[in-house]
Amino acid sequence: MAEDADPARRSIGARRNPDSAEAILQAAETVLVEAGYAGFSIEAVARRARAGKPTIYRWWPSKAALLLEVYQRQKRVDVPDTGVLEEDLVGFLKNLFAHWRETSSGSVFRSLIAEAQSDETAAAALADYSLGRRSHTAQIIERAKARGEIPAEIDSAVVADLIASFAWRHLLTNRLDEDEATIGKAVNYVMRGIAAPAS
Amino acid sequence: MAEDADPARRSIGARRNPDSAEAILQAAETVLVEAGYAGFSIEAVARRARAGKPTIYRWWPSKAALLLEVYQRQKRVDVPDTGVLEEDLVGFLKNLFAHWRETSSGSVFRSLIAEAQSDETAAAALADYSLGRRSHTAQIIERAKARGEIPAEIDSAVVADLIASFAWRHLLTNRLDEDEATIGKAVNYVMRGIAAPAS
Amino acid sequence: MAEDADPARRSIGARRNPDSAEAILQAAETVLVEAGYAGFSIEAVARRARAGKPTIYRWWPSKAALLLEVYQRQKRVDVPDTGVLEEDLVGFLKNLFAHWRETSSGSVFRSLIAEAQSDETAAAALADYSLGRRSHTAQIIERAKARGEIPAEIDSAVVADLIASFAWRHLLTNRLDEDEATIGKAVNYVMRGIAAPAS
Amino acid sequence: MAEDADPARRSIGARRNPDSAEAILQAAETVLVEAGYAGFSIEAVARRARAGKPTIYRWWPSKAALLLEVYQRQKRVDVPDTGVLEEDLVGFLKNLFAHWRETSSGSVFRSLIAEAQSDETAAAALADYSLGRRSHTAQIIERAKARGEIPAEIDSAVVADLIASFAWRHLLTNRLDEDEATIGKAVNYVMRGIAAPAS
DNA sequence: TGCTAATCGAGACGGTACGTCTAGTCTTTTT
DNA sequence: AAAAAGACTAGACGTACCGTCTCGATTAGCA
Repeated sequence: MAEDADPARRSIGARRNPDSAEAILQAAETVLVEAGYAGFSIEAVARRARAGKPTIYRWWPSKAALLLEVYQRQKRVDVPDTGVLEEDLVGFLKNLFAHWRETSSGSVFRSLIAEAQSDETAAAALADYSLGRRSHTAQIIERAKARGEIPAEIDSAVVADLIASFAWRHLLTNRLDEDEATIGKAVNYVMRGIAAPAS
Repeated sequence: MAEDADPARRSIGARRNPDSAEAILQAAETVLVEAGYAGFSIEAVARRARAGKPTIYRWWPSKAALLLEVYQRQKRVDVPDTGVLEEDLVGFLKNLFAHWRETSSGSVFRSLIAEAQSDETAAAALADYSLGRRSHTAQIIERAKARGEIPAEIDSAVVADLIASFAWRHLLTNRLDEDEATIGKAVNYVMRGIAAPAS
Repeated sequence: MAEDADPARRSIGARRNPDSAEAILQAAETVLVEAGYAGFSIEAVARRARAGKPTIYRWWPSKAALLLEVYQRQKRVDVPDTGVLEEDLVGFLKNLFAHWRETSSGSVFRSLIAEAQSDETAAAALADYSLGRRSHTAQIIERAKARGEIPAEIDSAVVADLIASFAWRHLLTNRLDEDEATIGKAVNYVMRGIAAPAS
Repeated sequence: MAEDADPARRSIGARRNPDSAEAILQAAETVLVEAGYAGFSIEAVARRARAGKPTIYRWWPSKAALLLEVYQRQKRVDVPDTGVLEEDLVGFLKNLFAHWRETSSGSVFRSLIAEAQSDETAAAALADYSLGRRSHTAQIIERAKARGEIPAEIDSAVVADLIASFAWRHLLTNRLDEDEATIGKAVNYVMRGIAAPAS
C-alpha cells in the first residue's frame, strides 16, 4: 500500500525511512521463499527491494539480524489453553508445525538456525530469542502446576526444552507433515512416561 | 605418511590416489576444527590438502558428501548396556555430548546439519544417516522392551526421536556442557512422565 | 576564529556563511596534503570541515571547482624581474618548483590536472586558468622584447607554453627536486638554441 | 578471429588463456574510448570482456598496469630520419599528435597520467615507461650529434624532456589539433633559440 | 514585529565500484 | 585412462563514495 509505484523511495531526511525498511524485510522474505536459504544473499535482497546494499548493512549488521527480524514479524503461534496440559502441548506443536508449514516462517527459522552455525552473532541472537520463547512455552507448564496437574518440582525449562527440541528436529529434517498420532505419542510419553507402571 | 612431504603428491596414474583422499579428509577435519563451519570451503580444504579442487569434486560431489564422510570416519559413540534403560539413556547422552565436545565430531555434525538446510543432497544424506542412527538408538529401547522394563506398545522410534532431538538442539545451540542433572531430568521425564500419579 | 569551537557552525540566516566556506576550503587543503589526491573526496572534506555534503555541493558544483578555488587561494609565485630574460625564466621556474614543493599547491594543482582528465568542467576551468597564467608568463617575455633582448617576431605564447610544459611534466612525474643545473640547461636551450652556430 | 563465438571462453588448462587476456585488453580499450577515463573501471572492463574480475586482478594488479599494457600494444609512433634534426623533431611531434588524435592511445595515455597522480604503482610504471621513451627520443638527438649538427655537450635528455613536456601538455589540455605552425615554432625555438643573435 | 525564504549540519537514500573470496567447470600435463 | 593442478566465468562479500534529498534549527530581510 505504501511502496507501490515506480517513483522510487528516496531519503526522507536524516533518519530511517520506514518504507525502505519495510521493502527490505518484505524482499528478504520473498527471496527466502522463492530461492531458499541457498539463494538468500544481501545482494539478492537489495536487488529485489530496489535498495542499496549499504542501506541494508546500515540497519542490519548481518544476515542473521535480517533473518531474525523477518522471523519475528511473522504472526505468533497461538498457545492453546484447554485446561489440560497434554492437550495444550499437542495443540501447541500442531499449531507450530502448521505455522511453519504454511507460512514462510519455517524456511526463515531453518535459515536462522543454519546461519547460527557459522555466524557468531547469529548464534547469540538465536540463543537470545530461544531463551524468550522457552520461558514462554514454560508458562503452559507453569499453568498446569498451578492447577495441580503436575508436581511443583517439575523443571518446566527442561520440559519446554524437550518439546522445542522435538519441533526443531522435525523442522530441520523436513518432517513437519508428521501425522498427528506421532505428535500425540511424543507428548504422551513426556506426560505419562514410557516406563511400565510399578506393579 | 606421504601427504606432508614437500615433493607434492603426483598422480599415481589412472586410479584414485588413496593418499590424496586421506589428505583431503584430514584437511577437511582440520579446517573445520580450526576455522569452524564459517571457514569451511572446498577452496580452503584443497589449499590445506595441497590438492586441486577438481580432485575433491571428483570424489565428493558436494560439501555435504565430504562432511558426511568426515563424520563417518569418526569413532562411534559407545552405547552403554547397564540393564536399566534410564541409565542406558543417560549414559548414551553423556557419552554423546562428551564425544561431540571433545572431538571434532561436534563441529562436523553441526556443519552437516547446517549444510542440509540449503543443500538438497545434504538433506537426503542426513536423513539417511539419521534413520540409521535412530534405529540404532531404538535398539536400546527394544532391549528394554525385551526385558519387560517398558510396555511392548511403546513406539521406540518416537522415543529415540525425543532423545536425539534433545541432543541435536543442545549441539546446535552450544549447550553441550549442560550439567548432568539436566540430562538426568530430561531422561527421567521421558521415562516416568511429568504428570502427577493418579491418586 | 569560529570554526574550531565545538558548538558547531549553524546557519547565519539566508545567506552564505563565510565561516563554513572557509572551513571547507581549509579542510580540502588539509585532506589533500594529508591523504593526497587518492584520499581526496567530498565525503572526506565534509567530515573534516564538519560540514554537510550539500553545503559543499551548493557552492562548488564539482570536485574540480573546489580544487580550483583552493589553488587560487594560494599565494602566487613571484615572477622575478632582473632585466635579463634568461635569469628571469630560471628564477621563475625555481620559484615555482619551490612553491609547489613546499606548500600544498603542488598537490592541489596535480589533482586539478588529474581531475580535468575525466571531468569536462574541470578541463574547462583548467584551460581558462592556464590561459590566464600563460599570458602572465608571456609578460616576462614581452618585457624582454621591449628591452630589445629578443626579436619582436618571437611568439611569446609558444615560449610560455614551452616553459610551462616543462614545469607541468616535472610536477606530474614527481621531479620537482630536479637540480638547478637541469633547469638552467632547459632555459638555456630555449634561449640560445641547441644548434651549432653556423661557422 | 580468435574470440569469435558465443560458446564463451573457458579455461584452457592450468595456464594463462591468451584469448582472455586479449579480450580483456580489447575491452579495456573499448571502454576507454566509449566512456572515457571517468567510466573506466575494472568492473566495466570485466563486464565488457565477459571475464571475471579476479581474472583481471590475477594478471594486472592495478588499473594502471592494465592501462599501461593497453597503451603499449598500440603501434608505435614512427620516428622520422630525414637527416635534419629540426625536421625530425617536427615530424616526430606531428606523428605523435596524429597518433594520439586518431587512435585511442591519446585517451589511454591521458588516463595513465591521471591515474599516476593518485596511484603510487601507476606513478612508478609511468616513470619507468617515460624513462624508456625519453632515451628513445634522445636517440634522434644523438644522431644529430653524430652528424655534427649540434654540439656534443648538449644534454640530450633535457632536450627530449622539453619536447616530451610540450607534447604532454598539449595532450592534457586537449590541444592536439594545434596547427603545424605552432609545433614548428616550438621546435624552432629549441633549435635556434629565441635570443637575438649577438651583433 | 512577525513571516518567509534561504542556509546550516546531519545523515539516510539508491547506486556503483572496489578488491577479495568461493563455487564449480574445463583443459593440459603427468603418471 | 584418470589424477593433479591451476585458470576460467560468475557472482557474493562488506566498504567507500557519489550526488540527491529531507529534516529541524537558525537567522536575515521583507512586509
